[in-house]
Amino acid sequence: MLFGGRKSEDDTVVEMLASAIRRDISFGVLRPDQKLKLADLRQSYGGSNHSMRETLRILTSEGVVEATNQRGFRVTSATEEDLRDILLVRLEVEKLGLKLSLKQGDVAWESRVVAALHAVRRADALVQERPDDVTALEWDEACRDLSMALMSASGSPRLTDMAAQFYGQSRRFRLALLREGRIDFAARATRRTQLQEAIIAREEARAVGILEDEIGADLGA
Amino acid sequence: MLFGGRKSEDDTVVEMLASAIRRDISFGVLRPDQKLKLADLRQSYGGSNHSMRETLRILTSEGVVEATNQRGFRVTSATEEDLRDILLVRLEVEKLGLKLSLKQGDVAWESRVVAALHAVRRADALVQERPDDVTALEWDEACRDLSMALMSASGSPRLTDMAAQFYGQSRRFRLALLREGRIDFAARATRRTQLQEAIIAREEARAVGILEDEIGADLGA
DNA sequence: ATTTTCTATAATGTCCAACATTTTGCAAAA
DNA sequence: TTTTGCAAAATGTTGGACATTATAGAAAAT
Repeated sequence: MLFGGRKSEDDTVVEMLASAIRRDISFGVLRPDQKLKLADLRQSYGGSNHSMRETLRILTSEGVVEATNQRGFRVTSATEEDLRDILLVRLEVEKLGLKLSLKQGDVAWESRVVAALHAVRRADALVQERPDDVTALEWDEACRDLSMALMSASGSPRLTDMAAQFYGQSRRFRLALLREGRIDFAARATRRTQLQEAIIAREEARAVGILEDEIGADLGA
Repeated sequence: MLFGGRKSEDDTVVEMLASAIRRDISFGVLRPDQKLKLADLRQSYGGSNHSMRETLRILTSEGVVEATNQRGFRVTSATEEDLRDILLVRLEVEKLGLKLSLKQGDVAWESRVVAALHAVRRADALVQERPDDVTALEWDEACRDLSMALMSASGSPRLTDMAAQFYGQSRRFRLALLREGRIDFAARATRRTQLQEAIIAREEARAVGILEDEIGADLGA
């Protein structure tokens, strides 16, 4: 294998390949609808036929790659319509998760949310002052962690998995917005403040409303 | 390859293996939490190392098999808690899909639903009069088609995919209920009649209520 | 009894080869 | 010029042999 990631974090070759390709799809190095020829991929990322196919199967199950019988793999398309669909589902899933967490979450949950909000604050600041690929990924990761934290007291592992999956599918679009300078950081800061209040006060309607705004902002409209 | 399915329907070897193993998991031949050793599986179902791993990856993405790094695959566990979680998500997804379909569906959609309801009626009758594995699968398939038909005007491919996935995860439990004679066919018949009325009248609250009962029945409580 | 070490088993990864399908390029026909 | 059909090339799919690495359970040592 040649490059793409550290063997220490990514246990197996397949995982290393998966995170490298996943990242390149996130950043648009591998473009939507692009055909993923096994030979080319092996050339770029290394790995055997076997490993690469397994890698693509994994990415297929994450929804960022699509497989067609006898016709190989391609990067999942990324149209305006796709974005709408992804965000529709993401919103519904995260809304439900948040509602369940609000009902069942204890102080530890609140703490996790507050911590995640803080991390997002820092990531927002960092990505504005030094915008490169590394900080962009860290920023996105912080946002993801917040979404996950909000659902973490839902008690539904499958709902949480789904949220993670659809967040992953929206990543490409989010990073594109960031790159194009179309993120409203002021609005994000406001929502964070309000979300923290709403959660600690357990005001479901208000918290859900903010979540709607937050995910709606990913539409970039 | 030895046996398990027809090459004509299942395009590739991997798909043939997948449907054979999927079916055996559905019927409990491969039991929850059972370790799936590649060598054993190849012995039983045929296929090469490569094909079998790819098959298991596919089943993993469907949620009926789980993979652990360096420790291979096992049949997804099937506890009471798993069932609750699956049905929670299934209900929410199908509810949303039904609501969207009710808003956007045209006459063609209504026709599909009516057709699917009819097919379920026939399947219910058949499985009661001649209960074997074949009719059981046909019955389950008819129920699945109805769920899919209800969502088919939602306009959200990802929501539909999710519904299909979670339906697949609940199949084992549904077939177990059927085997144990714990399906209330009279109640099902009533719900079908009411559902058809509610849908044609576009009464959302009533239709959603029936869906809740229908999926709730899968709890077997 | 607990911990450590060793070993058999199984998973993971690579290479190579054969075969099937799809796509492509080119020529012939309309 | 466009369309159609066919052959060649590219690509995907499957299989098998084998090397490497990790895990789990047995055996040994404390």
